[in-house]
Amino acid sequence: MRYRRSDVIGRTIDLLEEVGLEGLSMRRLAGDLGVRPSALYHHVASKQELLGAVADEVLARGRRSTEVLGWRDELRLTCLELRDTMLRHRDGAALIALARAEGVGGEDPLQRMASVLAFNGADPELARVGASTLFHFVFGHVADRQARGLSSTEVPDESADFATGLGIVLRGLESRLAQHA
Amino acid sequence: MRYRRSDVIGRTIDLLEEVGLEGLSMRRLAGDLGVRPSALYHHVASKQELLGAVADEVLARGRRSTEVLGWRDELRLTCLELRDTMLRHRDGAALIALARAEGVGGEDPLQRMASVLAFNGADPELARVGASTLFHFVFGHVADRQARGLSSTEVPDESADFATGLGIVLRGLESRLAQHA
DNA sequence: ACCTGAACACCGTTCAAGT
DNA sequence: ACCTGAACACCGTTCAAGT
Repeated sequence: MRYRRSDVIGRTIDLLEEVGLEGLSMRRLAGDLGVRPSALYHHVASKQELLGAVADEVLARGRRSTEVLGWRDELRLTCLELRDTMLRHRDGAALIALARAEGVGGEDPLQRMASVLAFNGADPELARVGASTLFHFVFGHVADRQARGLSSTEVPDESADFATGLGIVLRGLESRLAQHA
Repeated sequence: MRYRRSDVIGRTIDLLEEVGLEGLSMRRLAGDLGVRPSALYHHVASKQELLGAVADEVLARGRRSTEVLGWRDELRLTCLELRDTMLRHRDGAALIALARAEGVGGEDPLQRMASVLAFNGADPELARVGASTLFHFVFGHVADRQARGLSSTEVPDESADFATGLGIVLRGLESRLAQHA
């Protein structure tokens, strides 16, 4: 069998579901593809670079079409989308953290949220920090959840807690936007 | 040389500073202590358990005396303390995430923040979720920062961004507390 | 272009045996 | 109680060589 880079990335996403980030090794991945470990280095520079590309792909798959709503709903939707994307994959939050170490992941939702804030009366500084604050809340929430119990099954109270927490941050942003208006 | 468990934990904290979480291996730690790798298993059950104990120790060292302030300043101080604790050690946020997977870390600041909220008119639900929201923001902020650039040197703008983000979350909480008052 | 074979310098962990 | 010695089943990565 002969593979392309996208095959390797795709198979890594599937393997991640089976064995998690900790169990994911280049040798295991190679075995899965029916290939020697060294062959992988024809497609990716290193394991780190591969995981960066995997995170990018995961983020791209989670991307939904932009809808035009009030700033509040638009930010809420972006955060829910980001949470869903991370939750959809085993160790999804840790994966995206790894990608950010690589300088490659998560810029897109951050940019979108900053734009929404800027279009709604936030000065550039508040837009940037507000978007970061939302991102950090979402990331922290999912990372903590996945670090602990079952990663895949949905705990219902958990979604309610997320919605409440998100509401708190949005309420704080509303107050700051009002000051600048 | 003969060691006790606390020696192993202490040396691990120092080694973490030198080589980071990625470079920290049981074999490297054993070599550092001048002992065979297998000797470590007399003191700890596994690497995972060791890292949990290390995170606990780090959290305990970062603990400051409780001051009696308004709820806002008390929460702010707890979050700043938590951030400082995580920032003080290389890969501190990731370390604490690992400990939480072990079910062992971070319960203390979470409890304190929930208590402060409960004493100030939050119902038990809001106290719990409010404390989690603050914790997730702090954790997400530091984890993201450490995953990227230089972990030890303080970037000044970074602290300002943290303070602003924290202010946004606290403002949202104030609004929720007012509703319940 | 994509792969194999073989090697290098590592891992965490177990377990019998020593003192 | 704390340690050594030896082993097991792994890692990521490189590099010459094959097709």
